[in-house]
Amino acid sequence: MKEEIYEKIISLAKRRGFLYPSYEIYGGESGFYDYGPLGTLLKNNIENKWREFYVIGEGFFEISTPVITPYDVLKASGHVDEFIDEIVTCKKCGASFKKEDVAGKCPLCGSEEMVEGKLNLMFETRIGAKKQEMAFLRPETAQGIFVDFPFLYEFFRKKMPFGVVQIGKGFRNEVSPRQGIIRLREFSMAEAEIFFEPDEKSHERFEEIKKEKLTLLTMDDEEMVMEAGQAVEEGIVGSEAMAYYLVLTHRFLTSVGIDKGRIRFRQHKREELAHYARECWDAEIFSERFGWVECVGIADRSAHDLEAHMKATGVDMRAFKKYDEPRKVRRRITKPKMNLLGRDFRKKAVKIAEELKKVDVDGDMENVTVNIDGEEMKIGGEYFEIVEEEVVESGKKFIPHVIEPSHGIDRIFYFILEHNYRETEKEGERYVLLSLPPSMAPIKAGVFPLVSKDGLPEIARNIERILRKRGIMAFYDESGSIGRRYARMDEIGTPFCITVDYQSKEDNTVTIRFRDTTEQVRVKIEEVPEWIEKRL
RNA sequence: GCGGGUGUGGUGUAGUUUGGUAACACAAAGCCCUGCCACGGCUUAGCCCCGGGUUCAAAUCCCGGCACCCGCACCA
Repeated sequence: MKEEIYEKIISLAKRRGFLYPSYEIYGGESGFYDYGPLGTLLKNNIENKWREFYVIGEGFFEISTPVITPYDVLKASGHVDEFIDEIVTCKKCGASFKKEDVAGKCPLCGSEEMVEGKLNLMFETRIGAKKQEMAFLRPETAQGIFVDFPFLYEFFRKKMPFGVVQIGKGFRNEVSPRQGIIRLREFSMAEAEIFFEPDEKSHERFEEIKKEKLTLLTMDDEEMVMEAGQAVEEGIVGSEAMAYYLVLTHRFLTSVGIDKGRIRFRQHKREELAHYARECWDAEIFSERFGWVECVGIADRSAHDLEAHMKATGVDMRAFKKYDEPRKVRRRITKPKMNLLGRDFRKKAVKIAEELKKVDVDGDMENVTVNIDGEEMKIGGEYFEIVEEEVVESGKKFIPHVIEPSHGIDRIFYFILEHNYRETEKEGERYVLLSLPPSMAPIKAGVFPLVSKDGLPEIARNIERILRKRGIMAFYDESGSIGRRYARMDEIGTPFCITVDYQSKEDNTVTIRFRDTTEQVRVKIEEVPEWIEKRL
């Protein structure tokens, strides 16, 4: 079964409307998948559960920003330069290869005229018909949040820490997308960016989670099961905040139906850290088919992104923290001697003086180099004096640090199917059921008349209607034998089946059957919606 | 991107060696039957990945493309 589990799930997913290969009637396109009717319901359930955790549970706010991202934004963030593969192209025949695969000669035509180039993993596009501004489809949703930081900081009334989330599509033009839905060129991600004061990465709800045990695989390839609190104490996990989001991620994954015995957190080694990350833990999920696969990346991005955007635009991305008490600070500053500067530098004197004031005083300085209109100038010590002064500071400015849990929705989607796929024998036949958590199931209740006559269908249809009115996804079915209808619902993970029988006509009750045990209970029709709501 | 393999109803397969009316099971739709777990009866619809070539004739042979699978490489 191990080898075929993927095939079985993809086959089930296609047959029952969870997933379709995109553009299949045109031969298909590698790296793209469609979510079918049931798949879309399940995916929405995952995303809504994620919102329950991050928006409701954590008090973060969700925003929505464009997929198309101007060149300058991703240049500043480092993606234009860092998000690349090195390639070489043959001048003679035009073929391209990865640089490390080629030893000077073109493998196809033998030509030695090879041009080095870079293949960026981002999809390029253009904005506007005339101007043709260069742009990309975003490789992550995060940048949309970072560039809105000044608005968001204002929105949160300048209180730190705060979190902003986004669920949306990201795009990476993978060189060779294999593994179906595990490696897509267009994929859904749910990202949270939590802004902290630097070095204040404690977490106010750390107490709630510090006893929770996590499986950790550290940078040094040591695997251990450890309480979150201890991991922070021992310096294995860098901050309380990081540990908090590891636990939160673990809770989220198990609540959507990932088997808790098949989750571990693997720390990135230094050389594999993305260009923006200082510490990163991946939540990996074990797959019979693919082994351990990264599904959530939890990265400490430090001040990287805000700093980069501040540098590129000049917009102040700093936050301000007021001290409890204003502090008197003694500091040493340079005090320009204007009379000498004016005498010797004339018109430039004012600018030089401004630059001099910005210089950090470090010991006794004999001279200071300043940059005036692009010109480096060495200003001798005779032009300024160093004085000690006392100033009152009411607070400090800083560029916030960011911790980012980033969830790959499509991978989680697949692993939910894999972890909940159950196969048994029923009278010699293969019998399949999806043991999804009820809250994830695309359809919550099947509603059947035991036989399609004697007024039973009418009663059943009415129950279906009532459930739908209450916002419960229900599905009416009267075709085939009752066993067949149960089987159809089991295969798509429907947790409850409601059957109207002859007794229903007498006492207004129905049976409710449980997917995983096939046990039945009898419930009054009027109580059915509430009965189901309680169990979702 | 390289090497190997595969591509037949919705799904899973047979047929390809040796070119000649494409088969089976399950699933699906309709009607009947039916007092609770896919297993009754009748009926229906639906398939040779795409393009080119060889041939009287191609699912079958050849070439190209695409997709999927395995390995290598790559990627977070």
